[in-house]
Amino acid sequence: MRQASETFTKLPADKRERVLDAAVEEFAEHGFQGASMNRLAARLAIAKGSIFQYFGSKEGLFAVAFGRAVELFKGPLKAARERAKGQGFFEVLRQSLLAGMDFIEAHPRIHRIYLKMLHNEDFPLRERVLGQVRAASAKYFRPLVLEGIRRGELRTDLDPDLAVYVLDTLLDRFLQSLAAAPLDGGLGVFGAERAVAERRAAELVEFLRKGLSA
Amino acid sequence: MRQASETFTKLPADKRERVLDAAVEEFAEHGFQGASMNRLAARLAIAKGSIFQYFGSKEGLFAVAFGRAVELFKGPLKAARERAKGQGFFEVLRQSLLAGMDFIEAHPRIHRIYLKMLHNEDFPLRERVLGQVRAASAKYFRPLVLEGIRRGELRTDLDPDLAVYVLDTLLDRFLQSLAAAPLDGGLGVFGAERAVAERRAAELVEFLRKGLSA
DNA sequence: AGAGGAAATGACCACCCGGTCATTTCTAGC
DNA sequence: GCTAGAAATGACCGGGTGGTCATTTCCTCT
Repeated sequence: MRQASETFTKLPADKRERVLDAAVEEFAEHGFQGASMNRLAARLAIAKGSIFQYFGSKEGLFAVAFGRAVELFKGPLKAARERAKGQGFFEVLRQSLLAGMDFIEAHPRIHRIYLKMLHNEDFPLRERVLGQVRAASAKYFRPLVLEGIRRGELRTDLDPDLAVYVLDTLLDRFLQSLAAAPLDGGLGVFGAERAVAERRAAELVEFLRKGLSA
Repeated sequence: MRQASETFTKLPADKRERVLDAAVEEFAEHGFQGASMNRLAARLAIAKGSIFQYFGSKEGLFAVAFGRAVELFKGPLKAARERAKGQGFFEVLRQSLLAGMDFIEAHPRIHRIYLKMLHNEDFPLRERVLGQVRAASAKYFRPLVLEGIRRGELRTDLDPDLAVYVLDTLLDRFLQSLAAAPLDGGLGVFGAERAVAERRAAELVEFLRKGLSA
């Protein structure tokens, strides 16, 4: 079941949200395999049978809960792309980092699920979701790079594939550093003030601009 | 129990290895929580009771099996540091990527456990292990960066913290791209010929040298 | 108020888990 | 060949799992 049952869709909106929010939280905390339907039912103080009535199975619940979450991503991404138009490459890049920060500030649990999914093969929809994320990233960064080259902002001998890869990698990893202490790596952004993280983001962009060599 | 019991240490070496290898494989495939002692016993065709005789608990088994694995890391790391002496910064960097590739080629299952550990909080020893990895990375890269600056190879206005962070990040993520298809990100190194990956590694180093800007 | 259908319930199921331990099997020294 | 101690064994335990379904509760319409 990839859709919620009619029973669920007819529920009052606030209850629907309460259920899906709790599900996202359960999956974010424990991963897919570790999430417990019993615990979820207890948290919600509703009968376990109802949850299965709504979603058919644990996988079905995950598909619906995470699917709704992914929708949240689409709006801001498109907005960022619009906002970016006409600005310089590196400024767009910096704002992309800030947009990423906004997203995981607004939806930390969705980001946690994504991170757990990265290296945990037992998540349902894993390939589909990760494929979509990658595709969205490429769709976002590739034109940016190509236009940067065309406009003479970027080196003409730059390999676009490699550039997109590096951008994707650093953005993704920077966001991981915000979310997981072991990945902060001396940058000092995990759990830090927003202003500190913003400064680091700007420094990262400058780094990309200049490279390492003297 | 963080040590194997005397019973285990007295076992013939080949059986000891067979048990620890199978354990590493089980944890690499299923994570900590997902690993099954029953399945492991069945794989090994020995009684489950024996495994608990040897290691006391699932955590104990993990500690011993993964602890041995971590030891494998120390030699090559020191060797890489030695070999690197006196060479230019970027050449050392390139060779570090190759050394990383060698490691995950030789011990893919240990690398997989490390990756699962990154965002899965229920692994025993997680903080300790990830802390050690980070410390080792910093100990490796920081002097390299500082000497690069001193010798005039790197920009003098470079923030060493940021540089170490970026190096650590890109190395780590590059190795992830080799190991997990969804993280390849268009680079084309997942499952590719060694030569392809080596070329990409070299390109990545060049990228770091030059940066993005025209 | 009563009837009919939708929704909620939680006892129950088979299965698997990590862990235990009385018993059996093996091995070494005499 | 016998024996003592070490090692291996697997049936068993309490508990948690995802999932089911007969029953009850609730809501709506006449």
